[in-house]
Amino acid sequence: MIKVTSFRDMECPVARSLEEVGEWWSILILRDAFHGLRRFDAFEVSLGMASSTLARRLSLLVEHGMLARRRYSERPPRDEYVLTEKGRDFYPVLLALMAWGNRHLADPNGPAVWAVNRDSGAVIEPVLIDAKTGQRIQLRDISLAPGPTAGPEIHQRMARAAAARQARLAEKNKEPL
Amino acid sequence: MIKVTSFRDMECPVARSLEEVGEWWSILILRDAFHGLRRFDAFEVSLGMASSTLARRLSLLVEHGMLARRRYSERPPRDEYVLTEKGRDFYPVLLALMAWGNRHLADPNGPAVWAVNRDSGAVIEPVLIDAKTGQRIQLRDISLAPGPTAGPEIHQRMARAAAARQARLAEKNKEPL
DNA sequence: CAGTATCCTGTCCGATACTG
DNA sequence: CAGTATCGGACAGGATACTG
Repeated sequence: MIKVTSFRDMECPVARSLEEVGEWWSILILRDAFHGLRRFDAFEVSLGMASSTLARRLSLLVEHGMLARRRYSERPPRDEYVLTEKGRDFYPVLLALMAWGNRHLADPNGPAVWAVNRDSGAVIEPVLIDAKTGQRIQLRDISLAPGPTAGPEIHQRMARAAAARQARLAEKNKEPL
Repeated sequence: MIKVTSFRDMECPVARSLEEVGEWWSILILRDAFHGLRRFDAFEVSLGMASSTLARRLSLLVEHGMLARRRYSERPPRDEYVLTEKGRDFYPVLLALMAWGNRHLADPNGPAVWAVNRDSGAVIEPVLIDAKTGQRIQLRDISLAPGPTAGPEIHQRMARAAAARQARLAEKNKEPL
């Protein structure tokens, strides 16, 4: 992420999440961590990236609490990088991203990777539902709303979005069909 | 995305998705598009970014088929940017990202934005389930597996991941508890 | 092996100026 | 209004060399 503008001070949770993750490489590191990788050289081989870059990304992920550094050998001193709760909780994003890629970017003959049930081996098709109601989340059924800590930035964004939708409605009424 | 290494040629759907999206700004543009924004100046005001940068990001999104350019006025010629099916289908990623941010990055007093049911206004808590079985997707219940078009890159990744997990198991057996 | 230190390059982005 | 053209700066990432 180029730091000319930081997303950190934005109120929007999407922007803050992006800032927290850091860069694209970080997401692939997390992917490998979900695969079970923990050691520096394992990441290095898997990702094929420069070791200096890997060290930087790993440190950032640790700093942001997505990974924890854990010593697994005293002599010589050796650390491994394990997912924290916060890091583990990121997997829905990874799965959603993978599912989208498989739907829109994959080879016509099918994806190169997919998620399967660990026991049965059955292919999993991830979709979002609302935990409260159990209903599938359809784009047309939801909207975004200010939460309890919404400040002026959010309220302005909502107002502008509403205005844009309103303008389209007015446009349609003027010239029906 | 810095083009020193491109993720395009990677087989992994996560990597390809990242490459397709382009840069962080693109995700925020998509967020605003979901809000209903369509016009250049609306995006510009909302995102507070340089118009030159916005034009570049918008063009890339159009090029990648996430947005479509549509003429809405002939004289003077004016275009708007609307989500395509592929772009609309990206919303689970946005929602997952927002939900994660709200769980881990938000103010203790609650989020600044959340998704609500359009009719009832009830707050939505997005979770992933498997469309096939209806079961909630828990991290421990799933694993990644090569799909029909997996090439050597994927198979190697799987093998390395398995080896890493195997090594940890062996370690534990040597020194139980 | 598990990194750190340093230098270099590419490019994303912002600022500014300009056009129909 | 809806962009395009051009410029300069900041930083991610690569390469290489080095350390315990």
